[in-house]
Amino acid sequence: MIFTTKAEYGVRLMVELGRQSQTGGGVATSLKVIAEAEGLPLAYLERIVALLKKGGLVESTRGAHGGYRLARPPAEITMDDVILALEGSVAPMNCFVDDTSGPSRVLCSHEADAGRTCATKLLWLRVQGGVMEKLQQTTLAELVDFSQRDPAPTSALTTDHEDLTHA
Amino acid sequence: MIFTTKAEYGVRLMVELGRQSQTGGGVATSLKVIAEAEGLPLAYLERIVALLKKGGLVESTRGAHGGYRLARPPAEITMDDVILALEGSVAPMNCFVDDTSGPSRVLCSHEADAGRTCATKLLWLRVQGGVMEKLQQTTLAELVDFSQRDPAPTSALTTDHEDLTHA
DNA sequence: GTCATCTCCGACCTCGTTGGTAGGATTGAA
DNA sequence: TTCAATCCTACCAACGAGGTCGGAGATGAC
Repeated sequence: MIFTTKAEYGVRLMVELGRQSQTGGGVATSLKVIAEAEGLPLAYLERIVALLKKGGLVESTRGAHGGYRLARPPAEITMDDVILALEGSVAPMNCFVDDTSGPSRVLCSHEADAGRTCATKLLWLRVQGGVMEKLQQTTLAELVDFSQRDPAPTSALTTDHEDLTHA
Repeated sequence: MIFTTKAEYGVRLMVELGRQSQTGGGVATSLKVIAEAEGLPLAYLERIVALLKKGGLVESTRGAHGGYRLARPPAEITMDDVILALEGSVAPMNCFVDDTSGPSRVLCSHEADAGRTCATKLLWLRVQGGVMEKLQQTTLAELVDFSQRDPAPTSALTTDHEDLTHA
């Protein structure tokens, strides 16, 4: 398993905010509304949205009639920002330490083992690249649009993904 | 984190067997030798290699002077087989159930929620595709070769991956 | 001004998995 | 028969995931 429920809930929260941003006209949406709409635990969502705020992806208004709204338009939000804010990193292996400064430099704890090059590093590097690529290519606007399309006919359960994976 | 130490240790074990297959000429390598070479706990390796055997990737000989060897030449072993045998699946999210028969059909538990299409499904689908793609494109032979190349100059720690990620 | 409704924050808890150990049974070459 | 190896099952500690609880601070409506 790659992602935890933090990513799942967080992305769904962002999609919900993106949907509101179309119709609401800058009005903040309370977590309570989102929690009920998505069937998610409110207290847990609070902690998740805090991560998104720290990542600069959402803005908040406190007090009555407060809530959250997107900090940028959905088309300008790519999913690598969202996932990074939620999960902290997308390291395939714990020997991957990404110091957040600089362009994704990668260390491997096995490096010092022998005089040999750590072979698995090559593999994890490629995998991470594959993941980041897909995340960067997907915008929030896309997901919002997708969530509003055809209301999932039951046949969609068995269909074979059509062109969806062509990120 | 995507993979556990099962994947890390398992891949390193496979690389070690691949290296032996070049020089050993069909002779089995004992786990003890590998455990010492890689600095891994022997008892734990036993459980990991059992997964590889069940996956048909290695063959074993019991008794004195027994051990393990690759079931196929390294060039014919792709990493998706290895990772699948070790980790069971590469699902980005626990709502991804891959019934192992058929070409990676994917279900999403949120589907029945409302009449709406599960937006996150689209994202996880793309990510999984990105991972599987890289795994399928990488052969064991490649990793073995990589592990035998230049003995990791210290500058390799800070270098920016050159063409390594071009799987 | 007080009340309802929000965001915010930290402590706490429970459960499953990960990573590993212990101990033995079985096999087969020398 | 003895030693070295695979095999197999049970056990265990630690950790993170996922979530709850209770409150403290902000703020608009009445």
